[in-house]
Amino acid sequence: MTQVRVRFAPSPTGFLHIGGVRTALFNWLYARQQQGVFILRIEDTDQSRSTDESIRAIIEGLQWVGLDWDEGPYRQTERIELYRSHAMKLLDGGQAYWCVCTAEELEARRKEAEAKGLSPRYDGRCRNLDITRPSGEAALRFKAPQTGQTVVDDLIKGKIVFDNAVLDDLIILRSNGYPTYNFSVVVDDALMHVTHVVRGDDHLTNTPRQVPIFQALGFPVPQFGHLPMILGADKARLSKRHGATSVMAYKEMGYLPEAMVNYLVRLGWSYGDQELFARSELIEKFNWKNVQTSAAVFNPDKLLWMNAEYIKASSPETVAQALEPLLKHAGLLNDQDAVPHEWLAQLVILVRERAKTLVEMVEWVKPYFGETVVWDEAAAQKFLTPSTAPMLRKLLERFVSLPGFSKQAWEEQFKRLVEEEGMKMGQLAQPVRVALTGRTASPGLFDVMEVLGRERTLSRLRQSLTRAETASA
RNA sequence: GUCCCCAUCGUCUAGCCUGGCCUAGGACGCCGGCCUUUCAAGCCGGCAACACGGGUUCGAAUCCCGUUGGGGACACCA
Repeated sequence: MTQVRVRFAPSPTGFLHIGGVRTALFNWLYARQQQGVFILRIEDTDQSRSTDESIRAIIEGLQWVGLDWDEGPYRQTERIELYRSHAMKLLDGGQAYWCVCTAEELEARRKEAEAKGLSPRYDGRCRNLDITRPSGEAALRFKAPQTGQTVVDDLIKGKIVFDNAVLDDLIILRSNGYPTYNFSVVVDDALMHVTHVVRGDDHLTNTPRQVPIFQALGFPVPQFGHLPMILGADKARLSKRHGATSVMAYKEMGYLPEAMVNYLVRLGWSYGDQELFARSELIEKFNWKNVQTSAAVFNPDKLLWMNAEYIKASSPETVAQALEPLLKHAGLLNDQDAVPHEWLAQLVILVRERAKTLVEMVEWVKPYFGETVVWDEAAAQKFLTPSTAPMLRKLLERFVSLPGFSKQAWEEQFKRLVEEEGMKMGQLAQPVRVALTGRTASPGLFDVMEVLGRERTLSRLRQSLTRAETASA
C-alpha cells in the first residue's frame, strides 16, 4: 500500500471561503484517517490576482479550524522552472505546439462562435502549423486527444465518461512564460505524488483535460474525487450576497471552530442519524461512500444550533478561553485585570445554555462585571418602586444577618420571606433580579448571587433599594 | 449552444448499490404543550418530502428510459 497523499490547493485571491474549508476538511480527514500526508499548496500563478495578504488569510483560517498540514505551503510561483521544463518535454515530444493567436483574436473568435450557437472552443488553427521558433509572443498549447474517450472513476460520483472530441487544445504556458492552472496542477500533483485529488465539483470538467496531460508526461493518474458545491438559500452558488462566506467572519461572530468543523462536515457527509461528532470520531468514521453527490444549501440556522450545542458541551475552561479576547474587546476586561480563570469558567457555566454564540455570551455576562448595577431603564421603572422597596429592605436585612455566603442558606432565607409575606415567588424574584442584574431576564437568582459573591450581592441590593425608595410612584 | 453532474420534508439528511422490514426515519427551523422565580435549556407532541411520465416486476423511494428542473464547465482565471 502506498501512502495516501492529498492536498488543498487554494488560489490566494481573497479570504478563506467556507467552501474551501470544507474541501480542505475532507482532504485532511482522509489524510489523518489513513495516516497519510496533507499538503498545502498555494496556486498563485495568476500574479494579477494573487496577494500575500490572501496567503496569510488562508493560513490563519486553516489554523483557526485546526487543520494542520504536513508539507508546504508550496507556492507555484516558486516552481515556475518545473512547469517550463515539463512543458518543453511535451513540445519536444510533439505533444504540444506554439500558438501565435493573440488573446484578442481568440476572444473575438470565441464570441463569434457563441453568437452562432457553437461551443466557444479553440479552433486548432495553429495545431498543424509547426511553428518551431516563434518570432514574437506565443503561447504553448497541449495537443489534446481528439478521438476516443477519457474515463474518470470518481471517488464520489462514480464512473464518468467524456468524449475527447469535446476537448480543445488548452494553453499550458502563457506567452508571459507562466503556466496555466490545468497544467501546473498536473505537474504539481504528479511531482508531489498526490494519490487522491479531492476538490470541488466545479473542477469535474477539468479532469478530462488533465488526465491526458498526466499520460503525455508519463505520470501515473491519481484518483479523483469531486465534492458537491455549497449553495445559498436561493440554490445559487454560495457567495457574499448570501451573507458571510469567510471562515474568519464566523470567528468574529462568536462561533467555535469545532462547531464550524462539525457543521461543514455534516453538510455533504453523513453517518446514519448522528449529528454531533468529536474530531477524533470524524477521523475515524469519515468515508467517501457517504459523501453526498448533490449540492447542499448552507443553513445558518443549523450552524447556530450546532454552535450552541458546542458551547454547552465544551469544557467551561475552553469556552472561557475563547471568550476572553471578546471580553477585552468589549472593555469588560483589561489586560491588567487579574480575573481568576475559575471565576470566568463559573460565569460561562452560568450563561452557557442561553448563549448561542460567544458574542451573545458577552451580552449575557455583562451584568456580572463591575461594582455597581447598570439598570435597564424600563426594568428598573417597573420593578424598583416604592411599593417593592419594603420587601427588598427586609430581604437585605435577612441576608446581612447571614454569615458568609451559602447558596442553600440564602435561597432558604429568600423562600422563607416569600412564604411569611404570603407572596408568590415571582413577586419578589423579579424585583431582586433587576436589583442584582439590572435586567428582567437572567439565570437562576441564586446562581447569580453565587457568581456575584456576598459583598457585591449586598451592595447591589443596597444600591437598588435606594433607587426603589426614592423613585416616584 | 455543447458537454458534465445532480434530484427524498422549507433546509441538512437516512433509506437506494443488495426492490417487499417505508403507513419513508433522524436533525435544524416552525407551531403547540409540559417544566418554571424571569430568560433560556430540557422534555413531550404536531405540521412537513420520494420532481413528473413511462417501463421492468406479484411488488419500486429503491432498477431502466424519457421529460422537467437545478448546478457546473467550455479563458493566455483558478
